[in-house]
Amino acid sequence: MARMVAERSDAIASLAEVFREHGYEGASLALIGKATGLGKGSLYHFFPNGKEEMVQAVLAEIEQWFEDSVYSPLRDGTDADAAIAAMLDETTKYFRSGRRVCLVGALAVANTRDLFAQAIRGYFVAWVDALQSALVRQGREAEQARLLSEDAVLAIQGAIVLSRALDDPAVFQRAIDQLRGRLAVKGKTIRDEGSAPVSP
Amino acid sequence: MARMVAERSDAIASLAEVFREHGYEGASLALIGKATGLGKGSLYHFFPNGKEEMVQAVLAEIEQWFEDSVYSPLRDGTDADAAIAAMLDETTKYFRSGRRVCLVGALAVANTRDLFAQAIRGYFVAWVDALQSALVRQGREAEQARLLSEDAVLAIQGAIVLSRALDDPAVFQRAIDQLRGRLAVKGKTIRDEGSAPVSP
DNA sequence: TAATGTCTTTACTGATCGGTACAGTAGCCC
DNA sequence: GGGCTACTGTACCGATCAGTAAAGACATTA
Repeated sequence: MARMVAERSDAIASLAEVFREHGYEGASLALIGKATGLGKGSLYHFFPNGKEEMVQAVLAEIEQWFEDSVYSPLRDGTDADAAIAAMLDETTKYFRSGRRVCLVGALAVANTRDLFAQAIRGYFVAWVDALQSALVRQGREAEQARLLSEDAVLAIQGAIVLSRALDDPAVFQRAIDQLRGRLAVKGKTIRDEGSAPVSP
Repeated sequence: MARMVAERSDAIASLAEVFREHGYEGASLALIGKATGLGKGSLYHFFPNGKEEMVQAVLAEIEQWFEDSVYSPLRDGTDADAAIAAMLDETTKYFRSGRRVCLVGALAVANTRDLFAQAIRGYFVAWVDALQSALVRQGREAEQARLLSEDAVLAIQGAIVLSRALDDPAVFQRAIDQLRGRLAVKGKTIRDEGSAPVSP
């Protein structure tokens, strides 16, 4: 019985899910084996450095997905406003309205942070930079765009935490809607409770 | 050799720190013993139900601290604006500008969430409710105050995540400053990049 | 068909896990 | 002084941990 999972990459989606659900320490090789359908032998064949390499592979795939689906449109999209709206939509889908944890964020607050510091940092730096770029293309000043971008990324992470804590996806939705207003082009599309940036 | 730590409560601060630093699963009894200076015998004498009871005790103490230092002033303070400013100051100190993790938030995104669901939920519900109360006393409409309150609590959690991910306490500070503007009384103290609620 | 390289299974290691049992020891009350 | 209770250290439990080793099974190539 061999070659049931031909590609190492086939396992990465399952790995991501099991690490999201159980964390780095909580995801035992037994759980990982069950989730991927792979025995220890196969796991160590594909990932000779064990769990650490598995997480690094998962983080690389996550980064790639965000690069393609979120960062790249934010940086290069002709319509900055549309790219920002798409970011919020994709993010909502990806995190399942807060029901799904952000693995990168979860690793950042865990004691394993140092092990994956570079990947964690890279993920967030790229996100903030890409969003800032879109905000600048909207016509905002660079410094203000940076603050707003940081604020938006941070709000998404906080929304995941709070909506899980309250077990209420509506909290996540409201946070995204709030962002939709705050990230809209200056002076237009201001929602009644929204907060438009005020130019000096 | 007995009675070296007279009170069970003496251990709780150490317990809180070790759970913050290593998480629920990561905090082994060996680590806990080292952190508290207590052997397994003493630990199980004070907390017969093991780690779970230790965490519950820590959560209860955290809730109490926030109740006294943050929620109660927000609910009952004569000067709502001052209570909000105090909340931001106390929060910054407590979380050490993002260098210290929020245990409740960390548990909320871990797989152990269900074990402590009630305590986690209680912590955040109380926070949002208390802040909303202060915002209403500022003269805001209830619904709007609720949204803004949720948004602020969520931003603090997100600020911890992002500032740890980027290993930069300034990120946390900026987020708190941003909140200082957004939570100020309508129409005054609006910072240039801030976002004041717009009354209908 | 034979050899090769790629996977997979199985059995195993030593360490550590959370938790228990229990014999003690120190302080307190009488 | 003699119990009594409160606490502590140690030895131990079975389970599980991450990781290793090696032989077997299959597909591909020759």
